[in-house]
Amino acid sequence: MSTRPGRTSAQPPQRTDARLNRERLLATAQEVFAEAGPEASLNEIARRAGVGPGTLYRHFPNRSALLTAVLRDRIETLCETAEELLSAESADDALAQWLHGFLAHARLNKGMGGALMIEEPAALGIDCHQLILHSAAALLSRAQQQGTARADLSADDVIRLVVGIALSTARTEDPGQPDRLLALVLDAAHRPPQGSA
Amino acid sequence: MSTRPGRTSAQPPQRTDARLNRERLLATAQEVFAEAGPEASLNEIARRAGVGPGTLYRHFPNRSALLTAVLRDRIETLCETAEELLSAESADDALAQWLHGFLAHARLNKGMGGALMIEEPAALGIDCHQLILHSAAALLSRAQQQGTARADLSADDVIRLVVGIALSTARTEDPGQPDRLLALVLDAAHRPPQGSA
DNA sequence: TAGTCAAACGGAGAACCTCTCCGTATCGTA
DNA sequence: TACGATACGGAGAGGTTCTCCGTTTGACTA
Repeated sequence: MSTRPGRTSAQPPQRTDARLNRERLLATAQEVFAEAGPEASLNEIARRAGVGPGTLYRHFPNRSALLTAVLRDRIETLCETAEELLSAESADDALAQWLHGFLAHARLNKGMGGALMIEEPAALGIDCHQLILHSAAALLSRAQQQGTARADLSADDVIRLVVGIALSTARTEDPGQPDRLLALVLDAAHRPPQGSA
Repeated sequence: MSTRPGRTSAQPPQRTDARLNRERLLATAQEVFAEAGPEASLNEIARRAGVGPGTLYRHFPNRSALLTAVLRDRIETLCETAEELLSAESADDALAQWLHGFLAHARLNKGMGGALMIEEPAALGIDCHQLILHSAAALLSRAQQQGTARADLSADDVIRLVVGIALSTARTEDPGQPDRLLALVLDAAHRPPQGSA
């Protein structure tokens, strides 16, 4: 009780040097991840941000936390888009459009987003993971209610297919391949579970 | 000239200790990869095989080479299966059956096969990669000729979709998910590229 | 059987990595 | 200005990959 002066939040107000270092680390991490992919050296990020490794690790206890923080803005934007798309006329188009956006996100920085989605479901990434699953579920179930998406399909299935495309095309030389594969998957999602030929 | 006694192959006959060490390394690697996944420590493999790290690295210059060697048998078997399936009655069933086998392969040891397929296309993996692409292409084009698989589909697309499923479900808790997702993809592959709703 | 030597071994170690610990410096406040 | 909590940063522990090179050994030859 009575730990902080008068903020609505629980934490005591962060020191300004800490806040600045955090911002610098985030900006640098975004750069370095973009250059070297999600396996980039965290030491290198600290060095380029002009702080010691200890500082980086206090702000972000592990790689996953840093990746999550770097991607959080983008993920939140993505999920806001989902909210808007929920009032679109065609639930089908809405789902397709959102999944294209999600694929682009998951492909960012050599599959960094996709990797995070799979690697550490129990770590810091969990809230982002849930956020995305929630958006996908909302869009999918609306399409299912409208009858344009097959009923035997879960949001987790759809997300995994798209993440899979992101991962397996991370190093492709064919720039059109990811969207082409997504179109194929969407095609399958539209059709009723056909019995025979 | 006159380096080797009388073998048909080009290389001088390997020394028996070298051959034994190579076999021990392969067997140990298989075990350790199965336990710890494709990121397992190569030092640990050398130690458990009872050889120094230098010996491991002379036989297998990098992780990819070792993974490839471990998987080579299985890949060759897979491709032989493809040959047999080429004379099956239904090209469609043949493709489906082979892809199920390939998915199982790619999921081996926490996505080790899939990872190799994507990670190092230019390294040692290249022949295996080509081998698999070749098998997939043969099965696919036969299904396309029979008219049961859509024509606007490349073997590379199909392989990437399946590898994607393997990678993104490497840590899934739902044991039925991989095959379920493959069934979905196969469904899409069967249908003609439908125009609209 | 003894001698020879290329081939193979193996381990020390260089260069990296992640992550921790703790003495020191700094911020914000009284 | 003085003080205490907060944050910094770098040394270093313990891991990794991979190389180098002196030593050993298998296989051939005389």
